[in-house]
Amino acid sequence: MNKTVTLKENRQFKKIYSHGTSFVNNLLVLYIQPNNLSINRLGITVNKKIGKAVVRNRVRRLIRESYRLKEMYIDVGYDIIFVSRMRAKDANYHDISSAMHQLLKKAGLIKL
RNA sequence: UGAGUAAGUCAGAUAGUCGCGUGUGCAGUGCCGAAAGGCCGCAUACGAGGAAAGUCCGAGCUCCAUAGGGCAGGGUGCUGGGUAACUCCCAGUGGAGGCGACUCCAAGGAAAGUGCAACAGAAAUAUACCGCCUUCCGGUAGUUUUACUGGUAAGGUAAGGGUGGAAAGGUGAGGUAAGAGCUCACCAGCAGCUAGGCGACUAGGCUGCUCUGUAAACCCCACCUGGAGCAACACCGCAUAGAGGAGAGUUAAGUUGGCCCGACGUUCUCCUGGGUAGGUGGCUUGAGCCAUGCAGCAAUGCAUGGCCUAGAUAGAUGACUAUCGAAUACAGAACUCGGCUUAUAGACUUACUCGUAUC
RNA sequence: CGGGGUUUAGCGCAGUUUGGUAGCGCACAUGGUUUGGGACCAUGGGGCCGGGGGUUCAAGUCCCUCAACCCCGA
Repeated sequence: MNKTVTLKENRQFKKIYSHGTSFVNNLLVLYIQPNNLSINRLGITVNKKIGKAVVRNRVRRLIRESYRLKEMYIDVGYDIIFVSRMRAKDANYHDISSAMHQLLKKAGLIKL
């Protein structure tokens, strides 16, 4: 299994925010845009308003872990960004995982 | 057994499955590359805190002139010691609080000078508004002495009055026309002398004195103090910019935190040769940690032995399951140390104080 | 990560240097003017000066500490 490739630069994020498609539920926001590559690239945004460094780290790790366990089922060729919403600061792993699954299903990137 | 004081420790553990970062080792006629090397794979070791936080102090390190001189500015402020240094720590002194164990204190100088003290009050650092008293000038009664009473009059007086945070040492007695440290007794404070202590300071006696508060107002005294910060800085690197070196010239602009000096230097000629993005170093062996012994009341120092314990660069510690009585607080390294301050569920250890009960 | 700044009436800002009465504009309320409204004129209300502690007789102002917000540096 290949390592997860991440989006790093601010202008890549801005481009996907303005040109991509978005899906929302109560914990997360999902932006996707086709990238014409044979892999998926992941971006994670956790706003400073959500809490201090410990809270932000935890939310980011939960998102990353959820994505890692779903990555093999997701269609390839997309840039994917997850943005955490305020309520995610109290969520546990199961909440994040099911919220992510719901959004990916809505976007049509995942089967079953 | 209850209430409390001080000092200190821990900050979930264990097992399993999956996953991440760094180091080390191994392997493949695998991929990229001219090569060095990098990527992918497997194994293994290690992998956030007591505050990593706030950035309030002090240092190391780097650059600015080899970090220079004067002034201004800033900091500290009982004494002695500790430390690389400190606005830190230890031991004392004085003051405040507590029955006590003990805790807290920016705690030099107001008797060098200046400023300020609103409102109120007669008056705010020197004062006479009311009052008290004397004299003078009147009025009434009276033979005079005298008694009562009045004044755009002259003085004395800080006892009494109300104001204020503060009214000129306090209380009592003597004294006086009325009063006043004017005198005396006791008390309080200040200065000098004496004795003890390295010192802050303490003690009693003698002599002199009675002075408002404010220095987290200016200031005085003593000591310290150049600026910026790892996004510092150094190196690699593709082009014309620019930069560096040597020489000449000048003090008009600029840099060196402010001003003056001093220094550098914009300008011209010659020589070398290259900015941004990006990459590498700085980056973890250090005033380090642990144990024992010695010196010291202690902070701490010295000696011996042992150990290596995150180093990322969009930023690594997470998820699930089971067991343990509950696993739940505050919270995430970013150049590195020493402190301070602030946040913090719960558990535990030691010493001590006050009370209750029993012997 | 490192520097720096701001916080005062519903909103935008003075006042902090040199401590003593907290002010300006817009907005708000009432009255006048107008046939009515706007504009204009007059009057008035509204503040524990971001939180806590200290110095002082007295703190928005001086000192310490905590918080929130904003700006700058590759």
